[in-house]
Amino acid sequence: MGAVKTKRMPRAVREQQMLDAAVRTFGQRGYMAASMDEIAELAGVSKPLVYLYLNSKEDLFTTCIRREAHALVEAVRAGVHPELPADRQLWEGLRAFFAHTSRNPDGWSVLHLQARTHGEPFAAEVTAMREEIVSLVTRLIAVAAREAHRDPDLPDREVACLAEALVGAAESLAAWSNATPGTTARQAAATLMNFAWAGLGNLMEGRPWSAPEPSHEVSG
Amino acid sequence: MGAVKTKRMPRAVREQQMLDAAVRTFGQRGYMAASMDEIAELAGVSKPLVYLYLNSKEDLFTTCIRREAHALVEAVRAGVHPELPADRQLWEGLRAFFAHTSRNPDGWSVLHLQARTHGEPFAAEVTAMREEIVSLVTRLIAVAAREAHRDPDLPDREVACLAEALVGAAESLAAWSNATPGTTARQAAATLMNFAWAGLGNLMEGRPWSAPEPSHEVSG
Amino acid sequence: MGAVKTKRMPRAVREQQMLDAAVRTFGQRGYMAASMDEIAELAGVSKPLVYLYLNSKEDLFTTCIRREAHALVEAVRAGVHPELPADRQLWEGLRAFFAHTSRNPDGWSVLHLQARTHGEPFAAEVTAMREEIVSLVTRLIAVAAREAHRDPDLPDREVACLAEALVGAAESLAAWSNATPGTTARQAAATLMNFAWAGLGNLMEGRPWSAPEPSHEVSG
Amino acid sequence: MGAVKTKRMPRAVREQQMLDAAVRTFGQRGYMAASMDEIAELAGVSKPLVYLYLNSKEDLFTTCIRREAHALVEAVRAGVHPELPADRQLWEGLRAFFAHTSRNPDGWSVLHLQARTHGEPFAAEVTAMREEIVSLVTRLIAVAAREAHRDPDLPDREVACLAEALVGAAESLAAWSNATPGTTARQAAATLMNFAWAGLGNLMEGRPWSAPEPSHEVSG
DNA sequence: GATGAATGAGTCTTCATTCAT
DNA sequence: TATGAATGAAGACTCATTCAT
Repeated sequence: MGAVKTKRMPRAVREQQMLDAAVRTFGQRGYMAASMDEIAELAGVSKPLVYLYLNSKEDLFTTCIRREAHALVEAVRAGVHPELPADRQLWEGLRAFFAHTSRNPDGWSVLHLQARTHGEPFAAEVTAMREEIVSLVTRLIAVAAREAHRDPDLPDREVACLAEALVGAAESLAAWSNATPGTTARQAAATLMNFAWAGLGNLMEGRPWSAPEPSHEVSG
Repeated sequence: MGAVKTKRMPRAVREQQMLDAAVRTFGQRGYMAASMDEIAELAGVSKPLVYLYLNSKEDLFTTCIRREAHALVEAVRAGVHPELPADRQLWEGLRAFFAHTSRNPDGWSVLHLQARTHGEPFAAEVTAMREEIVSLVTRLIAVAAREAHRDPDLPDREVACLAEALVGAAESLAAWSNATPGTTARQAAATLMNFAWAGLGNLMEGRPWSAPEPSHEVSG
Repeated sequence: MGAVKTKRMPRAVREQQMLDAAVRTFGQRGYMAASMDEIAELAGVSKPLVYLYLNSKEDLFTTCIRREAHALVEAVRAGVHPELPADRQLWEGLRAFFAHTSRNPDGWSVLHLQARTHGEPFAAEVTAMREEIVSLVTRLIAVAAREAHRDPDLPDREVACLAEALVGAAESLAAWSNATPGTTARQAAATLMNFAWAGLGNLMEGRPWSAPEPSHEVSG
Repeated sequence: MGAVKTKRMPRAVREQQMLDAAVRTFGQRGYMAASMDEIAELAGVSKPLVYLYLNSKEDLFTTCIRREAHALVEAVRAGVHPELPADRQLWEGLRAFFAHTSRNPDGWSVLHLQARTHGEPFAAEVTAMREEIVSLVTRLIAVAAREAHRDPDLPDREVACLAEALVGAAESLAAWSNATPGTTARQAAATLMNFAWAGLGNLMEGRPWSAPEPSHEVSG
C-alpha cells in the first residue's frame, strides 16, 4: 500500500521505485528482517516483478548499497570546491555530508549500519566507498600540512589513522544528529570542524577554528 | 561441539556458557542470522535448556547486550583514575576502551553493530551504555576546561556534540584497528588523543599533545 | 538465443520451431523442470506467442508427444517392406527403430521417459503409439508362425506378451546404445534379432539367426 | 491424513514411515510433481520433521532410491539358488523380480521411471543397481554357455548387449504385467524365459523351453 | 503477427518455540 | 537438571499464465 498502484510503467522507472522501497525497508528493518514481500508491497508491485528486475535479495541489497554509496560520494564531491583552502574544503565536505545523510537517513542506515553487518560481499561494497572518502580526506590533510609551511612530519599511517578518526567521528555525528531533534547539519559540521581543526585543547583556551559566515549555502 | 559436554552444572555456570556462545554467534553472524540451534550446540546444551534459562531469542540477545555493555563500561572505568588530570584520564580511558574492544571483538560487534541494527528495544540498551560513556567524557571535558582556567563558554549542546564526536571517532577507530593488522590499541589511542586534544591545526604546526611514557600499563 | 530471431514467419513454421524447442527442452530437462521461458527463448519467440499458438504447457507437451510418436511410427513403417519374409521385416523394423531413436534422442526421451512419468493423459498418448508398434510386431510373429508351417498354438496372450517383451527389449537397447559410445544402431539391431529369433539356447549352441549382409541401407 | 497421527515415535520408525510415504508419492507423481507437503501429510507428520530427518527433497529422493534398489536386489538374490543349473537360476531370478516389482509398484516406478528421468545424480544411483543385476545375468549367460559344452564364442560386448536386452525386456514386462490385470508374475516370467531361452524361432517350431512345474514356490 | 509488463499461486526450506519425559 | 520429538508460521524464489498495446 506504499505507492499508488500505477500500472504499466517502463522498466527503468519501476526499478527505481523498487530501489526506493528497498532502501527504505532495508534501512529501517535491516537486511535480514526486511522481507521481499514488504519491499514489493511498498513499491506497489508484485514480488515476482521484483525478482524479474532485481534478481535476488542479495542482488537487490547490493544494488541499493551501490546506488546510495554513489549518491553520497557525489553529494560530497559536489559540495567541495577544489580551489578553496584545505580547511574550507573540509568544512564544505562535512556540510555536504551531513546534509545528505540527514536528508536521506534510510540510505545512510543502509550504508553505515546494514551493509557492514552482513558479511564481506556487502561490507566490501561500502568499504570501497568509504575508502574514496577517507582518501579524499587524507589528501586534504596533506595539503593542509603543506599550506601550513611545515614539512609534513606526519607519517602515512598516522595520517590514515587521523582521517579514519575524522570520518568515524563524522559518521557517528550523522547518526547522532539524525536522532537528536533540533540539531542541524550545519551545527554538526561546525562542531566537528572545531573539534578536528582546533582540537579540544585550543577550544578550551578560547581559540576555536572560525567557521565562515552562513552565506548563501544550503542550510542543511 | 564448542564446549565439552559436561553434565549437571550449576545454573549460573551454564548460563554463562550459553551467553558466551550467544555473544560469539551474534557477534559473528548477526542477530537474525544467528540461530538458536547454533547457539545451543556451541554452548554444548540442548535447545530447550537455552529457553528454560534465557526465555527467548530476544531476551537472550538483550542479556548479551547488557553483559557486554556492563563489561565494557567496567573496563573503561577501571582504567581511569579520577585523581589524574583530565587529559591523562581521557588517555587512560581510551586505552582501556581500545584494549577491551580488541580483546573482545565479538562483544564489541554485538554492541557496536548488531544491537544498533535491530530496532529500538536493542538499540536503546546500547544507547544507555553509550550515554554513560558520553557523560563520563562530557564530565572530563568540563573538568579540563576548568583546569584550563578559562570560563567554559562552551554551551552544553556543544559539549555533548563534542563528546559524541570523540566517542564516535573512538568507536570507529576500534573497528579500524581491529581490522587493520599491526595496529595496537596503544597506537590508536595515541593518535586519537592527539587528534582530539591538539586538533589538526596544532598537529600540523608541530605541536602535538604529548603522550605520557609507556609505563607499566597493560600494553593492549 | 537458440534460433536466429527472424520476424514475421507464417504460423506453421513458427509452430514447428516452437515444437523443436519444446521437444529438446522437455527431452533434456523433463516435463516439470522445463520452463516455458526456456522453451520460448530457445524458439526465439516471446512467451505470449507460445501460448497463442500452443495454448498451455500441457497442450504443448501433448503436441510434442504426438509429433514424436507419429514420426517414430512413420520411420519404422517406412523401413519395413511387407512383401519380405517375417524375420526380414522384423530386422528392418528394428534397424529403422534404432536408427530413428539414435538420430533423435530428445524425441525418444520425450516418448520413452518423460511422457510415461507424468500421469495418464500423457502416458496414454504414448501407449497408443506403442500399441501400434506392438500390434505390428504381433502380426509379424503370427505371420512368422504361419510361415513356419506350424499351427500357431501360441495363445493370443502369449503372443502379446512376447511382442511386449521384444518391444521392451528394443526400447531398453535404444537407451543403452545411445548411452554407450561406439555402439551402432546396426549392432544393436543385430544382437536383438539374434536374441529374439534364435534364443539364448540356440545362440550358445552356435546356431544364431543369420543377419543379411549390410547392403545399401542407411547405416545408422 | 494418510497415516493415523501417532505421536512421539522413535526416530528410526518415523523415518521409515516418511520413506514409505515418499516412495509412494514419488512413484505416483514423479520427483518434481511430488510436493514435500504431500509427503509429510501422507506420513502423518509436519514438514519440518521431514527436513529434520531427511534433509532435503534431493536427499529424500536419493534415500528412497537406495532403499528400493537395495530391496529389489535383495529380493532377486534371495530368489536365486546358485547350485542350480543356469537356466533354472535365470528362471528363479525372473520370478523373484516380477514378484517383487508387482508387490511394490511404487518402488519400481521410482527406480524404473522417476530416478532415470531426473539427472545424473539420481540416475547414477539406479545405474549402479542395474549393473549389479546385469552383471549377475551376464554371469549366468556365461555359465550357461559353458554348460552347453560349447566354446563361448560370444564376445563380451555381445554378451553385455544380450544381458541388457534381457533385463530391458524384463523391466518392460514388469510394467506391462502390473498394468495388465490378470497377468501373474509367474506367467510373465515363463513367457520371458521362453522368449529368451528358446527364441522366437524355436518357439514357433514348437520347441519351447520347458518351465519346471509350479512346485512350492511363492506364486507371485 | 508479436511482445513488454505484470501476477496469483505454490514450492522448498528454515526458524523460534514447545511438549512429554 | 536436561532433552528427543515435534510444529506453526513465515520467507526466498519460481512458474504458468495473461493483459494492454
